[in-house]
Amino acid sequence: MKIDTVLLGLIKIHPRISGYQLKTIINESTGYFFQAHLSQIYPRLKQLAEDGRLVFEVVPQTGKPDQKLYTITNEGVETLNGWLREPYKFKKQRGCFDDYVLKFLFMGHLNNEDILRYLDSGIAYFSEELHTLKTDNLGVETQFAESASKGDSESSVRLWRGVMDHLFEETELRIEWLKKTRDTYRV
Amino acid sequence: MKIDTVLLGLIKIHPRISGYQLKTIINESTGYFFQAHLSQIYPRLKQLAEDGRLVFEVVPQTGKPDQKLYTITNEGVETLNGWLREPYKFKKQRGCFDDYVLKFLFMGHLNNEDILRYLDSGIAYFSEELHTLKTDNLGVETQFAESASKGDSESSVRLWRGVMDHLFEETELRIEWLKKTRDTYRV
DNA sequence: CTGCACATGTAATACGTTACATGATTCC
DNA sequence: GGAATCATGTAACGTATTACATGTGCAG
Repeated sequence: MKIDTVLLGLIKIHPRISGYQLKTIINESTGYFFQAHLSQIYPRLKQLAEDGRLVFEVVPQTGKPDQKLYTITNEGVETLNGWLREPYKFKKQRGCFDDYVLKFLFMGHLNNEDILRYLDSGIAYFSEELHTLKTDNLGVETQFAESASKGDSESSVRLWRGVMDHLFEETELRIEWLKKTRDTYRV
Repeated sequence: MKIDTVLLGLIKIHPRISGYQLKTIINESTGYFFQAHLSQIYPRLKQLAEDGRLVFEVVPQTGKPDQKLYTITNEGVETLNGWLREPYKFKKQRGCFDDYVLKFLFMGHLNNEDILRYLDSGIAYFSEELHTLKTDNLGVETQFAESASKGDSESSVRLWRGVMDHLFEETELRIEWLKKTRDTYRV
């Protein structure tokens, strides 16, 4: 589950953290890639603690509920690393790159080989995808050709073409970035 | 609801279409931005027809369930246009740009002024966001500074910085594309 | 004196995914 | 013989969002 990975990953980086603080950090950092509500965070932290992947100290507060400061256990780190090391399952969807990058954000403590393997898988996948995307691009016209409402079709085709062209450029930029990043990890 | 907009939008472009065909088209075109399962599409089409936004003809088939070919009604077009014309509510999240572009894809039949207004709102928002993103960027170090696990911190900061730098470039590319597109619609 | 930040949580609802149900035809 | 495509749908499950519940302290 995505939320579990994010929670374990963030608690690994920020030990002794409360659910409330986690929410703030998620908003400010990870938030751009992933967001979660407190009503979702609290039950997950509880469960992860029950499963032995987190422990918490209770800090008494005045006028508000006691704080629970969570820290990751060795078991938790093992679970996290297991997730980080298993190959990313790419999907033919836009959000895929963001998820891929999100996972990457938590790899700080892994060794160079693991990171290189991860980056290489991304370069391979997105290069392939760019190729299929450019090939299948003819499909846009095919689709609109069958359409009965010809008037709309012309302007729609123009619009879709423009979007597609931007997708190519964005994908190219992403691949370049991955390659550049890989070079900085080269052994 | 997102799925309703996509269904109405696609049926407007492709009149007399079945749920099954819609699924195929969603996979091949919109699919990159938005995907839906048949189990989600069928009930929505049923509901949209009950609400008078769609009508359907039943085409008898042999050996398989009868086809239902849906077409959008005037009421449906009005609903769709209402959605398309109401200002896009930008969220401070990555997926936001994709949703924004998805909506743009269905604007083929709107007039230049509507499209220009939409593009301008995007240019304004993403330019502003790029600025805050670059400013808040200092936050990355602040966050890691408080961290107790110093060893991980260094490599994490390096990694996060790299990701942030890419985000800047990607956002810049997006703004450029929006501006370029706007120019082609300029009156 | 209204609203926000702090701090935890549960409950209800909406939405998305997987599995189930049926069955002919075609391609490997 | 098995998998994929066509064609519709329901049921169960998992995840995400909104609303509810409680209560202090501080700033505008």
